[in-house]
Amino acid sequence: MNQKNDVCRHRLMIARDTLEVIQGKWRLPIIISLNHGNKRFGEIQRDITDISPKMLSQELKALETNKIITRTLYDSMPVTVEYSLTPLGESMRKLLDEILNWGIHFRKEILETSIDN
Amino acid sequence: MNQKNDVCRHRLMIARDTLEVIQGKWRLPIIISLNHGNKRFGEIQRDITDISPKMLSQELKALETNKIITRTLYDSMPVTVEYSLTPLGESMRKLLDEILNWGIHFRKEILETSIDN
DNA sequence: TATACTAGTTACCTCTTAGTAAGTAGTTAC
DNA sequence: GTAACTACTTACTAAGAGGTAACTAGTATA
Repeated sequence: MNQKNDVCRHRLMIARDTLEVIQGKWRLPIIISLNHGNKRFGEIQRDITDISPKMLSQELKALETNKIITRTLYDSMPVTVEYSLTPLGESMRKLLDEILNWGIHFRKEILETSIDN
Repeated sequence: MNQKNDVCRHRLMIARDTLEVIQGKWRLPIIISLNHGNKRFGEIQRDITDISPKMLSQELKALETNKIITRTLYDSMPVTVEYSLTPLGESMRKLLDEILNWGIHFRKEILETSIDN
């Protein structure tokens, strides 16, 4: 039974790497938004309606240091900034799909089993 | 461009359902641990070495109310309690796999690209 | 009688996360 | 000159997530 347990503990360690990147209220929403195309600061804000500029700015920086997204400044007037997924960010697509798939499944299950509400 | 944006916003709403269930430091680790077989309180604690009994108890309750896990009490001596995944909890297997897959990919990328450290 | 096992609970404290509101800077249009 | 657009930043505050340590309860063993 010790070998089985080592496999479990190893997986728990790997999961922590992923969790450190996606943990928090806003990181996955930002990644999902950018998964639908490169976007400017204001466009992301309009997708995620209840995020404040402070949190968006802060989380974009965190995702940039984790090499998930890239910031590109365009010298237009007024200045525009475009955010896009890096290849590493794009490699999360399957993970995002599973989050969405399970979310749909979860909602269906919850609605089916609860006659109340 | 409005249709594309509506799809994006809809996905963001679905993602929130999933995030509400898995958000936090300990929920996914607990689910991963139980994905490797039914376990007792103490066994989960031994898998996730740095979780405190308070947090484990608290998060197990949250997962139970979300119908992800089940608590079964055995009237042995001393009393033992077994936690197991519900069908809904088991339906997260694909999602867990993607979290692990991406964690492995992320670690490989980080080690490859950073010559420092 | 004291220790150990099971599975937790409780009180208190700290630290991080997130929210609010206002301000900044550069350019353009009225 | 004033408002509006871009993309933020800053300071202050509130909430809650999580950590620590000690305690509970029931049974069994030395």
